[in-house]
This record gives sequence, C-alpha cells and structure tokens, in this order.
Amino acid sequence: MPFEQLKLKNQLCHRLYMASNSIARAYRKPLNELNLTYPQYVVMMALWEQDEITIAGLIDKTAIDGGAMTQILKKMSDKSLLAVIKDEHDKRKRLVQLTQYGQSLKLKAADIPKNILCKFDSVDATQAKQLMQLLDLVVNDLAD
Amino acid sequence: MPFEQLKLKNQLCHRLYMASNSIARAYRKPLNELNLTYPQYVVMMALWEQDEITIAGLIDKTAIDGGAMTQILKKMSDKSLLAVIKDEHDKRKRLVQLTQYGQSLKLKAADIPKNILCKFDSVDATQAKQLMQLLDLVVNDLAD
DNA sequence: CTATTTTAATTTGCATGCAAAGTATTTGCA
DNA sequence: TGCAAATACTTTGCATGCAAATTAAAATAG
Repeated sequence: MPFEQLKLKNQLCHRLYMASNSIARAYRKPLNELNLTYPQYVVMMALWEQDEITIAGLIDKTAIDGGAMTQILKKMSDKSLLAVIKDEHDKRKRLVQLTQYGQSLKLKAADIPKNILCKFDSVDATQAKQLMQLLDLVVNDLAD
Repeated sequence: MPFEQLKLKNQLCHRLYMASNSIARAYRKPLNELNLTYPQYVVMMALWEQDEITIAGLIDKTAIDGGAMTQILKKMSDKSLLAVIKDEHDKRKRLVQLTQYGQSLKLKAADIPKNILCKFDSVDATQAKQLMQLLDLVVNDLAD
C-alpha cells in the first residue's frame, strides 16, 4: 500500500498534536480564573513541588524551552507569582522563588486536575496510566 | 495524599505536552529539507489524500486553527505548493488546490514517517496502535 | 422580499516553541 | 596563571495556537 503511512489517520504524531492541543484548550478556562496560561501553570506545579530551584532545574522538570522560559518567568514575576534572584555562589545562575501569593495559589489550583479528568468519560484510570507510560516511552526514545 | 494530582509526574497533560513537542521536534529536520513546517506538512498530507478541498474541510481534517490556517495557506501559496481559489457556487468559500510541485512533493515525503518511527526503539507496532487508540479517546472526550 | 441569523474566512493581539546568536561566568587545561 | 571551552541565561526572529472582533455572503425567518 503505497503512501499508506502518509495518511493522517495513521499518524501517531498528528494524534499527539490533536490530543495535546485539546487538553491544553480544556485547561484554558479553569486557568484563566487563576490568570495563568498552561505553561505558566506547569512552572507553578514545578515550584509547588520544589521551591527555590534554578532556572535550568525548572527547564529540566518542565521541558519548557529555555528561550521561552525567560519570557514566562518575566511575566510571572510581573504578576508577583515568583521572584528570580541571583545565586551568590555562581553568578551565572538564577534561583526562582515563589512569593507568598504564588504559594497560596496552590490551594485554588488543587481542584483543576480533577475537573479536567472528569471530562474523560471513555478513559478509565487504568487506561490513563497506560497512556502515560506509553507517552513516557515515546519521550524517552526521542530524547537525544 | 493532598495535592498528589498536582505533581507533574502524575499529569497526563504534561506528558502529552512533552510527547507532542518531542515528536514535532523530531520532524523538524526532515521537514526542513522539504522547506515545510510541521503544520504545513499536515496540510500537505490532507491535500495528498483529498485535493481541491474547502478551507473548512481542511480545518476539519487537520484540526489546525482557522486563524492559523489562513496564514499557513498564504505562506504555502507563496512557496507555490498550492493555490487558493474562489468557489463560484458559494462566494464565501475558498478551495485549496495542490500545484504540480505540491503534488510531486509526495514522493519525497513518503520516507519521512518511516524515518521517524524507526527512532522508537521501545515502542512496537502494537503499542503504537494502542497509543493512537487511547489518544483518539482523549480527543473525542474533549471534543465539544 | 427584507431583516436577522448563520456560515466561511480573515484579521488582530497575545503567548509560546524553537533555532541561532549573543553575554556573562566558571571551569578546565596547558 | 592565562586562555580556550563549557555553562547558564537572554535576546531575536519566525511560525504557530487561540480567542475575539471583523467582513462578506448565503440561508432563513417573518
């Protein structure tokens, strides 16, 4: 079957493209109420897990592009969610620190994941776990 | 366990975000050789399956945003990959038509999917199919 | 048949993702 | 010690993704 692989219905990549956009879109409304974009929310989750982390560490945990991270942190700093401070031991590095307001937002964000998950009528917990495991395989295989 | 759902390692969305970006990144090099971006490549695949399609039809097949589609088609038209012509029966609509050059590119693109798939050392065909099915469930559940 | 509504696209403004170039610092090695 | 190479970020330019506003044309209601 010539060109069968070129059909959109057979493309894993296109599925991922659609699924990723769909979920990000689903997060948009609840995140708007916190005045956060999805990547900003990812940064917040990383910081709620580990505060006072280096920018490189944040990039590592979130997989957000470095160039984008600079802009994102600037906007989040403008919104008083966090502060970027210098590392006295290594002046190349910067440390990201949640503000009290940034920390307090964790409570309001706690319900968001549940509210997204409840939209998945056709995907049970087992399938969700399976899906995550398969996605990890994909990411790892593609990591240089 | 409070806030357990807020951890990045438990987030399906973040996995999708990483996986989608990883794959798009993997496509970048081979597509550069065809002077195509990933969304432009998606448009080409849609047109290779069905030429002379309406813009709304293209949006439906590709799931690319309408606002972005206008810009993408303009750039692709500038590159002589396709032409956007008026529909005489309904002047609101436009039809997208591959040029001969656009059609000819299908041959050069035929190897790309295989070259991406071969990077998946940990994902066999069964798992890939399973992954696509799970992603379809996600997309369908989130489709309004 | 005309006003309202709906549909199809385009435009605009904002927020990334990414590659490539640029800037400090620090390391590491001769 | 001195300098090239590696690090950690920032900046820039381009291409989307998305919501909202706008424009044009067709469909529909009254």
